[in-house]
This record gives sequence, structure tokens and C-alpha cells, in this order.
Amino acid sequence: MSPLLLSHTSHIPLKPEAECIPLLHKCSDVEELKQVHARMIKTGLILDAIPASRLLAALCADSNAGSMTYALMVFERIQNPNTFMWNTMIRALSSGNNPEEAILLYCQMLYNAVPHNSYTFPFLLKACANLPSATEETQQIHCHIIKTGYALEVCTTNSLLHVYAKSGGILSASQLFDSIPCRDIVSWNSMIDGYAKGGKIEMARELFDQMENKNIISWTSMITGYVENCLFKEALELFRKMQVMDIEPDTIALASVLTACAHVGALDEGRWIHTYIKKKQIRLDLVLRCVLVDMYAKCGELDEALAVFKTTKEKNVCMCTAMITGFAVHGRGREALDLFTDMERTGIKPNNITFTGVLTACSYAGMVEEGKSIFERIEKDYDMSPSVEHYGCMVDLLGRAGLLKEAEEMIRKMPVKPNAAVWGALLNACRVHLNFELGRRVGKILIDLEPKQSGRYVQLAGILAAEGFWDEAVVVRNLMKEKGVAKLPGCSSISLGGCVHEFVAGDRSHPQTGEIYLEWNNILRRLKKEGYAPSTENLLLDLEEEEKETAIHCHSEKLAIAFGFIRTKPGATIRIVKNLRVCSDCHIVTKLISKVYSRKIIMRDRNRFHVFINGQCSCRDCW
DNA sequence: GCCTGTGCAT
Repeated sequence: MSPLLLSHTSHIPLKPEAECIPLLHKCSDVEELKQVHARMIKTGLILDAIPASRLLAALCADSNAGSMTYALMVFERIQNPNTFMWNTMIRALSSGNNPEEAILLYCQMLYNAVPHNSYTFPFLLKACANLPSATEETQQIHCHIIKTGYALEVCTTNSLLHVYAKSGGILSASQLFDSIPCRDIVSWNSMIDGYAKGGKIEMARELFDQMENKNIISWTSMITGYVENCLFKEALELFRKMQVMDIEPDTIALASVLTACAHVGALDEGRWIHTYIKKKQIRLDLVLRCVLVDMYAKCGELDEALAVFKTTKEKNVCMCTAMITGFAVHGRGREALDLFTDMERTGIKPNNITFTGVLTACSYAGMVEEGKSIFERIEKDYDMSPSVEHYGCMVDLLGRAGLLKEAEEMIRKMPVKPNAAVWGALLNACRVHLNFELGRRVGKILIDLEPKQSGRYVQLAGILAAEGFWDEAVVVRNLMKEKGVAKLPGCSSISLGGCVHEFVAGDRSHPQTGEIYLEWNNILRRLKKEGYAPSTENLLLDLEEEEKETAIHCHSEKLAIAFGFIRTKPGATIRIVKNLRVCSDCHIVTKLISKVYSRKIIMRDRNRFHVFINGQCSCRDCW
């Protein structure tokens, strides 16, 4: 018997209620609650509605903690449970692992003709919100709400609005929104969130701008909406506006903004937020720590990511995964694997994303055997089936290592249909290992699969050109034009003094453009003296008529580096973020610059980091 | 008679 109860069983209580109710609050697990339950049966207290409700509520406190079965059993044995008790059960089931059970229980409640009260629908609708698809159920409940007259209650209507907005029924949501007589700030916020999550970001902004009284949730919903729609700059802009208006961000708002920083590589801004958190003594909860780790890692500051990670006592999957992914994109495979082992030892169960991180780490670090072994363990030790992403990682891992046959075999044996990412990994391997035959085949598959993706045409044309099949390369390029696919411009940014400067190839829009080109020519002269000869591997693509000025010596990363040279002191680290992969010529040039000028250059491309020091790159020339 | 609705992570 639990020590908690021992002291209470040795004497006969005078008032069972005075004894049991405070005890319920002291119980720390189901076993103790069961003992109090036993006591309540013995004393007859279980027949009182209030103590019985309290017991149910205690058992339901954490619906995922495993006491729900017992709670349901207790509930079933209560004769004529009141509305409060039904509500308690519905609420717990709604946020449990099987929300549909809440709906079933509600049906029983109807069958037993138990009256609703104003809490019933908000609890019940939470179940719909937590179900991936409960459109019909939601509509039926909507009818009940109207019939029972609860449509006039703002909490109930807002719950309904939230479900429609969250599950993609944005039209129903907006109709409902327009019809609510008692709309309040929650209605507006749910609507903004619904529009944003449904990809209608302009509609969200329109509502947001119309709102007279915004609260922190309105601002956060809008910022998060921008992040989810990959409009990171807009997210940061809105955050700045928030500050101008003296609106204090809370933990959730900051987490959202930090995510935006991570995506664009805005280290200064991210660091500023970290300082702000410390200054304002905002509690660093696990989510905030997790996004800080992610932000620092994605902004190239792996040591700072590690510092936040190490000072976190209670870690969870997300936290560990963020760190593992951080190690991965920095090419530090060994440390990623060690952390994974640590996770297993401490009983933190990895998930899909964790495995993607670990496999990526193995791939980028060339750890083929380790990667294979982890991949096998997904099924064997974790009873999970590898996802398309995991297969993509494996194809990348094998392909990078030059095992093209094995990579192709992997795709052939996949139980799930390979997607563009999987084929893309193989195509990249063909580029790295100069396998033109396979490259040509895979390139065509990819173009069929994703005819709107410019990168695929560019990559295939690049491979063909590198082998000297110029005519074929031009055909591919023309095909892209015929299909009206615009080439996604390569864009590099450098963040200096809290301001992000962006460059595209051949860019002349920067106010200091004259100086930038002058500086670049100086650098180029110096590099040529050191024996640099431009690599023409990717040149073809950029020498077509209208793109003449985008010849490789004007690639965006070079302009960004030149600008970095103008604006930083000699020897200072330069950080560049690029939206595409680095081209091989830029990679050679940057290595040389790092040596000739003794500069550390940290370049984040769309997949990973390249840290250039003294003529070497952390990617070991394989990316 | 105790319990309602909206925003954040890998």
C-alpha cells in the first residue's frame, strides 16, 4: 500500500468527506486514487455527487496518463450521473488518444436524455478539433447546438468556429463568423488562424488589420500564419511592428518569431530575442528552448545551440531531434549519433523526425554503415515503418557515397511510392559522381513527376552540359521555357547590423552596387593570382541571351561575400544564407577566399552548412 | 455546486 494511505487506514475517520477529498488532491498516481476510491466505497461517500465528481475529475486529470480506463469504469457504476460528470468524461476523452470516444459518450448522454449545459459543447467540440476528419460529426453537432439554443453562447460558437477553421472548413467558418451576433476577440482570432492555416494569408491579414482590439493571440496567430506560409520576412516585420506599438510578446509569440529567425538565418534578431527573454525573465520553457536550439543551429551557431541544449534538464524528443538535426546540417555525424544513443539510454523515444535527422547526419558525414544500421532498426527495434523521407535519406546516403546501384535498388524495393525528393537525391548523386546515363534517366522521371519545378530542369541540363551534351542540355532548357516554368532565382543574403541584404545573380539593385562590383573585381584579381580559373561546369545555363549578366562571376553568393568584405573588418566571420544549393564554382571560390583572406565564411545553403576555413570546407566537398 | 472557446517546437 502506498505510504500516503498507510497513515490514514490506522484510524476510523469521523467524516469521510473531510478525509477523502483532500486526499484526492494529494494522490500522485492511479494506484493511490484507487485506494481513495476504495475508501469512498467503504464509507458510502461515492454515492454523493460532489465527492464522486471530484474522484472522476482526479482520474481524468491527465487523460493520456493511463487512468482513463479506470475513470470510465467508475463512471459506469455511478447511477444517473449528472451533467457535470458527463462533461468531465467527455472533456477527458476529447483530449485523449481516442477523441472519437468522446463523441460516442455524447451519444449515450443524448440517449439517456441528460440535459446539456454551456460546457458540454465546447468540451465535445474539442474532440472534433482533435480528430483528423470529423466533418460530418461536426455538422451534426452544429445542428444540436442550434436546436438546443446554445448557438447564442459565444464560447460554444467559438468552439465550433475553431473546429471548422482548423479542419479546413474555412467557408463554413466564415459563414458562421458572419452570423455570430456576439462575436468577440476569440472569434476573430480563430478566424485569422483558420485563414492563415488554410493558406489564405491575405484574408487573414485583412481581418487582422480590421480588428480594433487585438490581443497577443491575434498578433501571434498572424505571425505564425506568415511562418506557416513561408513568409518569414513578413513574420519578422510584423514582430517589429508589434514592438513599435509597445506590445509585449509572450512565450508563445517569441517561439513563433524565433522559428522565423531560424528559417531566414537571422542570427542577430534571434540572439536579440534570447537576450530579451533573459532580461525580461521570461520562463524558458521546453518549447522555447527547443526553438532556441533550432534557431542557433540553423543560424550556424552550433555551440550556442549546444549550450542551450546542455542547460536543459528535462529533455524530450523535439529537443533532442532539434539538436540532432543541428549536428546533421553541420556535418557532425558522430555527435548526432552519440546524442541518439543518449536518447535511447535515457528512454526518450525517437519519432519519424528524429530518424530523418539521424539518417541525414549519417548521410552528410559519409557514415554509410551507421546509417544502414539505424535504418534497419526503425522497423526492428522501434516497430515503425520507414517513411518516404527515410528512404530519401537512404538514397542520399548511398548515392553520396557513390553507391549508385545500391541507391537505385533501394528505390526499386521501396514499399511506398518514391516521391520527387527520393528521385532528387539520386539525381544529386548522379551530379556528384558524374553518372550521366543514370542522371539523364532520373532527370526525366523527375520532370514528369514535377513539371513545375525549375530546379529539376536546371539540374538535368547541368549534368548533360557537364558531359558535353550541349545540344541535349539546350533541349531541356527549352522544354522548361515551353512549359512556362520560371527558373527560381538563386538568392543569397547577408545579415549585417540587423538588416538583411539580399542579392540575386547579376544584381545591381543594392544602393552600394558600384562598390560591391569593384570589391568583387579586386577579390577576383587576387584569386586569379593564386591560380583560380573559373569552373564552367554550370556555365551553360547562365549564358543564354537574356541571362548574360548572370554568368558565374556574378553569382549571388559572390556578391554577398563582396558586400560582406566592404562592411566588416578584416578577419571577421562572414555569414551567408542561400536559398538554393551552392554551385561548384562558388564553392571553389569561397574556399580560396577563406584561405587567401584568412576569413571564416559560414554559408547555409538550402540543405546544410558549409563552413569555409583556410581553404577547406566542412562539407568535405560533397553536398 | 466544482468544469467552457483562440496563438508556439523537432
